[in-house]
Amino acid sequence: MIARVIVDVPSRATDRPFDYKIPENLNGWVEVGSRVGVPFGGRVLQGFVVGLAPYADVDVKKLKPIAELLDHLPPLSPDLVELARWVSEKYCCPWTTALQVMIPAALKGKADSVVSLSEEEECSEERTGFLTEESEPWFQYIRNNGEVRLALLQERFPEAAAGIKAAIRRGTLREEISIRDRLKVRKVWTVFPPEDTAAAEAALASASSRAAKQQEAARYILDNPEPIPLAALAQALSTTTGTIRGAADKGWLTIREMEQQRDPYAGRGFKRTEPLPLMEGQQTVYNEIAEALDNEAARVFLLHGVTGSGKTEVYLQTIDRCLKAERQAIVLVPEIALTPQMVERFKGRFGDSVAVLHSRLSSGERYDEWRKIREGRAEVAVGARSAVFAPFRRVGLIIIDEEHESSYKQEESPKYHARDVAVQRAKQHQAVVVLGSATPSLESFVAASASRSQEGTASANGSAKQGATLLPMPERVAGRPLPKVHLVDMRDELKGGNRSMFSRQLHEALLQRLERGEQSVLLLNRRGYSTFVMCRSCGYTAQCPHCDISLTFHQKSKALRCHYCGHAEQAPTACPSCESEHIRFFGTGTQRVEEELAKLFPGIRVIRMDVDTTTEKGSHEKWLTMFGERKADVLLGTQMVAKGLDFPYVTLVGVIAADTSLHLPDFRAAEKTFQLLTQVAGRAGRHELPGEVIVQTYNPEHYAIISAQRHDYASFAQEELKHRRFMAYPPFCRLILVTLSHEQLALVYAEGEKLASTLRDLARSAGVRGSDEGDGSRFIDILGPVASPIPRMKDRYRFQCMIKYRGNVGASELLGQAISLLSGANGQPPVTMSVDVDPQMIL
DNA sequence: AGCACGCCGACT
DNA sequence: GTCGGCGTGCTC
Repeated sequence: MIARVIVDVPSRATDRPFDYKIPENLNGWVEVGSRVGVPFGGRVLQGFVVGLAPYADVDVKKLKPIAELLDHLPPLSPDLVELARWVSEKYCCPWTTALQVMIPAALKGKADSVVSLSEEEECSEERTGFLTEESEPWFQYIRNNGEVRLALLQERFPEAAAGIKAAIRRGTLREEISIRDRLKVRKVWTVFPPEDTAAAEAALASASSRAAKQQEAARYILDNPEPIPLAALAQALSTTTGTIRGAADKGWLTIREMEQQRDPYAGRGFKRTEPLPLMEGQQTVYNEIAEALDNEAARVFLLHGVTGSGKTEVYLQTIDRCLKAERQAIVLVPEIALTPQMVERFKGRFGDSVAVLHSRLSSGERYDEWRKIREGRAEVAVGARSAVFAPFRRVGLIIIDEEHESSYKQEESPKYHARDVAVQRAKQHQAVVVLGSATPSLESFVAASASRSQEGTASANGSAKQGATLLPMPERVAGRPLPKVHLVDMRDELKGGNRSMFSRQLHEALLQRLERGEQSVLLLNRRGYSTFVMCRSCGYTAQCPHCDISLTFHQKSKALRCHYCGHAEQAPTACPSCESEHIRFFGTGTQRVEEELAKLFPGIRVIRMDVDTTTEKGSHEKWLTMFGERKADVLLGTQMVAKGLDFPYVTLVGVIAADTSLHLPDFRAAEKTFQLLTQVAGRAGRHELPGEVIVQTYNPEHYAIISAQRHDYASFAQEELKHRRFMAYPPFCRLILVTLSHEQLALVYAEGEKLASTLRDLARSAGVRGSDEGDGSRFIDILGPVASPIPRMKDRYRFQCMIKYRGNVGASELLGQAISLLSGANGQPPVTMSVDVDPQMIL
């Protein structure tokens, strides 16, 4: 058999399988999904086996053999390899890039060289003076140490690089290249019972009163023969590791290094919980999902439940049902919501069979959790976006909580959306997808409405064949009312002479909470909030010299920085343009609010959560714990305070400026604003104390804000869909954005023109209509090229083309073909092209 | 991505 | 006459 291998070179020219012979000794071991090291163009690279074929099918003569197999158990299964191919086509990225996101970073092997003296040289040691290298210090070093890593040799003898290279070429040195994982297996000294228990028992019985602590240690391990980490035992017996090593020397116990399975949640002791009785609303929903699970039907459900309607309990019980059928479950949660409380709920119900995957784990921890899944020791994976690729054998259920969250979209290549990948993966496994949200994305909502009603909104989504099923959960579990939301018109405040960022009503409400000892959450909707530098005399603003964007002022370092390229410079004391000293720096939005709070409410205790204060590992949790312990009166933050928090003493939620995100040049601006407001409103009064929400706005008549105030998703969706249809935006069409960038302006524009015309030609010959006739039928329209919203970034000019289409027109394939046609001999187009597929709801 | 092959300028 | 510039082309 020969193996078809995708090598780890992310370029268009190498984005196809290369064939290799499977050496005799690896016969039967190499499978689809295996990770291998292969010789490729004079070096050894990591690759994935994506297919096996009989010898007869290829020209065997020019084949090289696979150099090595990197894992005993293939890290990927054939269905994941297939899914990777789907991702690569859908999102226009190399196959290897898609394969790479499916495995933990620890397995991203790199080639590593080991050199040693070749055999003849070793034998001829006595032939002193024969070789010119012989007197070289590095030669002696290799002779003394045997096999030496080339990297180490270069480090130790940096000036000898040429000599070493020559020796390898001449054959004096033998070089062996292999792939090494970036993996450090953590080893821990561990205490075991002695080799000879009987002898130890006897020795203990007759031992003198000396070495009492050593005897104690020996006694312990004989009575509790479970291996225990050395440090832990020393601590338990309040002695030192040295003492216990003494006992080991006497043969009373054994100490060995053992590989430790990192368990980031070790020692937390999760309390097991039992399924709660479901309320009527929950039961109906559960029954529908359970039926689909039992029938192994690839169905998609949209669980539209208001905050507090008990979605999580439904998740837990459907997972249980899935596990009983010996299929595994994946739960996706937004990165930000993956809090210890969240994990606790799953570990509490399913114990050790839960694997947790998120970005804050170290690469080793992540690898261990992943391996738990791969080796079948876990049946439930809870994690962020990439957990959709959890290497389960039989996936029965994929739950996506808060499905509307934008964090399900990956910003780097492959720019996939976890929701769309989940639907695809579910098709492979005949699995059920459950999308949960209080404020569903309009894509999902429309897809789910299609099955309910025959109204036009639905049929407009061209390729919705059977659609998704809407499962409404309009009731809150304990019957608690949703909090009252007050809108404050900030224009009236201004008219009334209040120029502060706090309205009188919010000021009053905050004061009240302080007096009562209750807590408040303040949200600064920071999107669109600028932190730029401006001269009040001449209007000068500081711009990045490499990007067409304003520089951002950072209070901490007193520096001006560019968000996009990282350029930093000292903040000026006078205006560089007019030399006026009336130059103002605005700190980050939250900092300004914090300062104003301190001014208005002396002694107020504020926790500020934003990018500046939560970058450190664990800081996020730390602040929330502090707030939970009522060590602060106010939790002030951006988006991140809107999600998943649940504190009993929070009775006030204030939104400083609801509209900052409303007028962004983004067709989803209203949707995002509505979602944010609805979510943050749900943070108040979740327990006995009633909650109140104050929303400050300059647009109190905007439907996104009014609907959020009334907790009315349906009317928001109706209004927003009207706009989307009128403007011909998703979900009434689909979008792919191609951004081209290069140092030379003329070249980017020219390539943009070429791309657009190539695409139009391709579409025409594929027989797809070129414009939207408004009748819901399929079309593909290519817009642009036009300058990007940020026309220059990192000294590169940027243009974009937009592909707007509806129905199954193979847009990604056409784009892939077009890029290939524009590509030169190196397989790459002359300018950089980045493809961004707008999140869809592919059914 | 790397690395080789290949065809034109400034050095021994 | 050679060393080396980086433009095309290939890697099983």
